[in-house]
Amino acid sequence: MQITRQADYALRAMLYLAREYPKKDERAATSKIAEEQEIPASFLAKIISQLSIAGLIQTSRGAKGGVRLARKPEEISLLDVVEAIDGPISLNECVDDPSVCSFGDNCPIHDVWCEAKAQLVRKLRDATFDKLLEKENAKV
Amino acid sequence: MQITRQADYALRAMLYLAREYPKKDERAATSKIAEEQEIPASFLAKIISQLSIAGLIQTSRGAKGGVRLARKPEEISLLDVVEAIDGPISLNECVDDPSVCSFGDNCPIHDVWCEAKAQLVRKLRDATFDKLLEKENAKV
DNA sequence: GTATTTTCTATCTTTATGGTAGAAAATATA
DNA sequence: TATATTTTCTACCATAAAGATAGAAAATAC
Repeated sequence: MQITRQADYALRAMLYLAREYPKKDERAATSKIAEEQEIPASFLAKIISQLSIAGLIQTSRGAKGGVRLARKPEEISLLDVVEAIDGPISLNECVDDPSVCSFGDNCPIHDVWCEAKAQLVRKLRDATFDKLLEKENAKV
Repeated sequence: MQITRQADYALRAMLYLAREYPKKDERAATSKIAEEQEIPASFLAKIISQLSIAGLIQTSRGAKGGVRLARKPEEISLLDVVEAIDGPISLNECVDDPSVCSFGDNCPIHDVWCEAKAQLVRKLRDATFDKLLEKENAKV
């Protein structure tokens, strides 16, 4: 049970953009992000596109174009990014769609998955990019 | 991010066997488990085999053969079953194998995944089958 | 208007999942 | 002991998703 490589790459890219966020008027080139964050350059294009559709970043083409965060780092969490790429974190099919399982509310396992999901989601929602940058700076 | 169907089926099968556990000398037939728990019968064979290798159940062939838990319900948790089928719950590659990521300890995201994993593992380890049966009985 | 820099999208390969059917093994019973 | 029965076990296949790439499309600077 893991997030996809795409989601991991997306997180790296977003972390990079969060660092660059103070430089208000600049946009980062995809190629630059790929190099710095060790992401296959041609693979990052697809990920950038998805993040853009999800409204997490703004993109612009052409010379001087590039990518930047669509909103402040404190308004973006790990959950936002992971769900934008991998879809909802359900842990088990029945959590997000109880109709797939005929046992429904009688199943004691169902409850555990629901609690586990809630707990995980809380953790990831709490991890906003401003907090991550703070931690990073504290380490150095 | 979900467990596989196999893992879900394995949980259902184990829940059934936990209910049957008091009948000390009987063994449940795979076909019976499949029918009761709504699992594709021929698919369950593969899952039973994996659970047996993992030491969670005892199997015996032939007439009067079948399957039963290898130890008490209170000594088996959801974590045991899920990991036996799907492998370790790592949430992200870097959690169980930090060498795959060159950023290592400098990465603030890594820490979040480690905490999230620990939290999830704790939850699943705490959910033993005797507790699940208790809950089930309380509902009826 | 053209060249350059960038995002975007259609396509391919590989891997894993979900599922099946038939072989092999073991026991009860005649 | 032979045979029929009941079961586990294993090799196989089809489908879908993931990972990755190269070339098309778009926008801007000059």
